[in-house]
Amino acid sequence: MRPNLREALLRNAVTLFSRSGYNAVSLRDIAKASGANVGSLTYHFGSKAKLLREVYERHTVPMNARRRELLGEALRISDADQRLMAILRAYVVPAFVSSSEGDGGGAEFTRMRAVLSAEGNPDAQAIIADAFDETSRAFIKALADCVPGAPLEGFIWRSQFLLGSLYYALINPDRVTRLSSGTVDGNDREAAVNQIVEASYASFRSLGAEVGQSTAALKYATEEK
Amino acid sequence: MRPNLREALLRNAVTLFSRSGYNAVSLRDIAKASGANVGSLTYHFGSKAKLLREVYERHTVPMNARRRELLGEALRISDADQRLMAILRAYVVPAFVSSSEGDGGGAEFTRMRAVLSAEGNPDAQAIIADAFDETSRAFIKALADCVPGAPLEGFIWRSQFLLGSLYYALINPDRVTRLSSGTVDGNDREAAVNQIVEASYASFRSLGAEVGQSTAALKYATEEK
DNA sequence: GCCCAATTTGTACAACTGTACAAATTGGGC
DNA sequence: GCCCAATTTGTACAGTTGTACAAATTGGGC
Repeated sequence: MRPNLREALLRNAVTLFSRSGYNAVSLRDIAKASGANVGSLTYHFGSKAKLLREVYERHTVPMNARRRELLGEALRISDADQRLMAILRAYVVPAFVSSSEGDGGGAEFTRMRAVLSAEGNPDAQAIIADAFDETSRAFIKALADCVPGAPLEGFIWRSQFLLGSLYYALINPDRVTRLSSGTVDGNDREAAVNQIVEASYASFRSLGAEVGQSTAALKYATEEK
Repeated sequence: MRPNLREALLRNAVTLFSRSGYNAVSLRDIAKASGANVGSLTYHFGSKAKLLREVYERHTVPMNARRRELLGEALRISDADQRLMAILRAYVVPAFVSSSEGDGGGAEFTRMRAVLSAEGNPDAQAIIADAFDETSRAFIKALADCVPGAPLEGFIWRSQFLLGSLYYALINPDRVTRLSSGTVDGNDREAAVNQIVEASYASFRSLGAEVGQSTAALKYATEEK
């Protein structure tokens, strides 16, 4: 009996899946990375799809719990703009930071989610939908309350962009480094979190200013259809 | 001799790759979709990697050409805000709209790029870096000129988020439909383009208001509305 | 020390992969 | 009508995949 082979297998699965996707990683790759045999995977998890499901559930629960916890704190802020900012941080931070000490880390799992959602793996897609939409809805509602009177459609789309930004920052951090000729470190996750939060803060907040000054450019956009 | 089997193979390759990624699609899948034999693929392209490269080059050139064309038009706008908006459209629109009539369509190719970049395929990664960074740099420079005095770092990150938003909107449009309980159609690409442009317009424009404060909320708190 | 269930290993299997290449087919130029 | 190069097909190959299952190993309870 190994110390806890099962845990090691799960950890290495996240790492490898997040690096190369679901299809490109074989059960033998995971076994080899864990210093174990292929059979141990079928023994512990039954199938590759069930392994994936187990990985998901292992990280999903604490991450969403943390998000809701931080969301609760954020909702106690009375100032709408500061609350908006806090809500955004409550959504983004748990995706980048390790949720429970010692696991693979939130960023690695989030990156895995990003890769799997792109791959269009049917198993993953179903699990994502089940596990995350409820939380996303709660956040959208909270965000919408910060900018009263704005159309819901804008919040839905911007929450989509927020997730896409988050995913791509984890998938392709080197592009940031490359584009800046090394000036900016794309792998600096603290900077990434701050930039994402600030950028989406501006995009959400602008939903409220639909009828005001400097709408000239906005008009330009909607006219040109 | 077939009408133009070669073209059909390329078209179907984009479609299938964009749907399930590079690894999950076999040459036999592509051949079958084209009503042809596996051997025709090795004959025309030599290998799977070379096929991918050919697909890339086929779409990359006209898409970037279109982007630069629209960028040139945008740069003739004197008003900084309207120019900012036009530059963003010049970047986003060619990614969604078919570049040359009759090909697979810009959105399908862009979606393929998104999936491949997530999969971390080495071939694709190299091609992306070669082909797109130069154009991206030109856009970042143009954007930065619209918001003078703002730190370059912010433009780099926001261009990353713009690309991530764009990708994710194409990868997972159904999430938008689902989150809105069917009210918003995530597959409405015209709406997606407008939303992306408006959201990133706000995020880029907000860079100008920065005066060294760490968070926008703090800045807002100390400002007068 | 022995037992027995839990675990781990080893191996076999059919299906599928990308690639290679000989054979068959095609169709325009003469 | 025939030729010949271009194209398409068919098939074979070695390697990898997920899964199944018998055999070997482990280690705590007695």
